[in-house]
Amino acid sequence: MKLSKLVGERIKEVPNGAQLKSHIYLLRAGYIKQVSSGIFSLLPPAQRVSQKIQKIIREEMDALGGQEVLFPVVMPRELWEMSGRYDSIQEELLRFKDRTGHDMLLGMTHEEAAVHMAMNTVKSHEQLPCMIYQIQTKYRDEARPRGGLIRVKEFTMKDAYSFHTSQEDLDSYYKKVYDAYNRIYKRIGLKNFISVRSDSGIMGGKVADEFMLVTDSGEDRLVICDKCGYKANMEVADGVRQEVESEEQELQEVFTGNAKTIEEVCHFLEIDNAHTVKAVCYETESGELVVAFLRGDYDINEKKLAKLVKSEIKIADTDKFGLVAGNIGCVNLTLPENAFVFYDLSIKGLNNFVTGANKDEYHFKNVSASRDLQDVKFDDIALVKEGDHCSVCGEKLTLTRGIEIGNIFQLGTKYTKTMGMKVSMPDGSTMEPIMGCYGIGVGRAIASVIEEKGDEKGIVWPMTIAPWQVHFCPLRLDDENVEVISYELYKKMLDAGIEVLFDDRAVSAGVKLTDSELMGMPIRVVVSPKTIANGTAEITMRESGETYYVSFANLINELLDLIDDQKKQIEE
RNA sequence: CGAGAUGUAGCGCAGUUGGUAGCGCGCGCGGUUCGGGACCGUGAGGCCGUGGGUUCGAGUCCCGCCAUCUCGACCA
Repeated sequence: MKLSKLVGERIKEVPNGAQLKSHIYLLRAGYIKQVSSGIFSLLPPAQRVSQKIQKIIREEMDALGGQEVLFPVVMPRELWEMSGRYDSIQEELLRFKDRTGHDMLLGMTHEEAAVHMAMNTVKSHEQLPCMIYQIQTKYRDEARPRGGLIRVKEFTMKDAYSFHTSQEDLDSYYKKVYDAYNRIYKRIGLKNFISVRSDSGIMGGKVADEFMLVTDSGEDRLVICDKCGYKANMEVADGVRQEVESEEQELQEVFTGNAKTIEEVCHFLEIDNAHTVKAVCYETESGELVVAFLRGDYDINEKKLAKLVKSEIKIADTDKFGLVAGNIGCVNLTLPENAFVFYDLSIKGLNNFVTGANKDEYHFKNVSASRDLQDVKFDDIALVKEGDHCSVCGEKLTLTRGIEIGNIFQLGTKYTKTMGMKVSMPDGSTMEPIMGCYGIGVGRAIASVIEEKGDEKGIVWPMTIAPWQVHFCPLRLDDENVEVISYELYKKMLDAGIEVLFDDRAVSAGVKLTDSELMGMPIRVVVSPKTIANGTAEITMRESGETYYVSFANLINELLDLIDDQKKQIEE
């Protein structure tokens, strides 16, 4: 490819609003162009990267026995009503009417379409296990896209769905997919990625793992134990609370005036927030009150609470339930019937804490859990915080951040049951197959590689997914020797099957060299009057910066070796 | 969806108390340079986001709307 003809431009300034490294470089190096919030076009180099990543994904999915299919982007309302998701999903699902007035939607995930394809097609246990997958555009009407390709509305995704006749079969297949995912990320050149236990959300099912690129710019919070290897998304992470020691004292009611929040009460009584117990109030979908108590230095984990309540929850209007906002406490609390009360493990064994007196302007002091909260069950409803210990091995936990680059779920029978998919079994009975589903966002993978490997000069592509393997920069193309030799070398590279980006522009050396670094090809080849005088070409490795000279006669073989070595190094 | 900010040339930005629209980069042409974003000359390129209002006159002041970005909520 000749750079003079390549669609897209390299720009010097950091585009307005771009903050993430990957976003900045993708824009500056001419890989993407924004069309609307969260909607991008991929320019030729980015499309080449995307296709290389897709090829790796296909190889791994095919190796698992996966069969590539294509589901529709647009689906009718009825299909999603079968699973119940037409109603349970809110604005993120983009709905519209076709010309006949029929309700349609844009696919944001394809469980329904997968079951639709498999039901009455896959009919016997003899056809199982089977896995179908596609690589296709998804649309999710995100409330807030951000970070270039990291969080978008429209994106290319590989999604796979497997069907099984037993949990054991799903378990073993799930493990194989898990291993394949590790290989995929490794092959696209990522190193700093991990898998964490995660929440299965409304996908249903129990077991779920997320693959995360560990980076400070990530939007997910992760909890990691460096000793035993425990890794979990903050949403589901367990931790052992930090203990607060204190001798039991006599219960008192104290005036606290207008002090309502934990900060205000702590300031008023001159105590630490670890010596308080706060209440957080929610309402279930059916309107029942949920009161959660936890120590003042911990925050509520709404996902854990929702799981205990077995309902979606939203912040409650305390007045509606006759509660005194700011003075709600776990002693002498009168609640409506049907109300749920939960106590976090951080309160267990806690002495001498302050909690609301359930009347305006008063709090209780010196409350003791063992004395004043008898017959109370303690649950895990708090977010892990810095300094907590691992619930598996007791080591101090590390909190970090990550970008979700893939996820795998055990779906169970949620979709096969609701949609009525059945297969016949050896004994003549029928069963609803157990499903697994497995996703990878391609665009996010592109951005993740840049996040991990990009340096102060620009993108650094791994050889396996670089849009071109070699960036060829002849300097002084106006020099007749350089021109003749450069075009000769270019042709030889093409003939040898090397993917080469040829900078045939009549621009200064500085422009060519900085552009090559910004665009990130793994190998740069420079020829100039200087190197030609020695009969050599200069090779520079983008990642290491290593530079050396090779004779023209050896250049092609040297490049082929380098390409091969680098691929092998990544894929091992 | 809550909070904050920004919309002026392809990109980055300036535009004073309201008085006919500017700079840098990029792009075209001519020339001199040329191994780390060269220089000179010369061109092209704007419904100042949008609708209304105030005014003799609005990029500038007022109101509405739209778009985009950032933080948060949400994120199947």
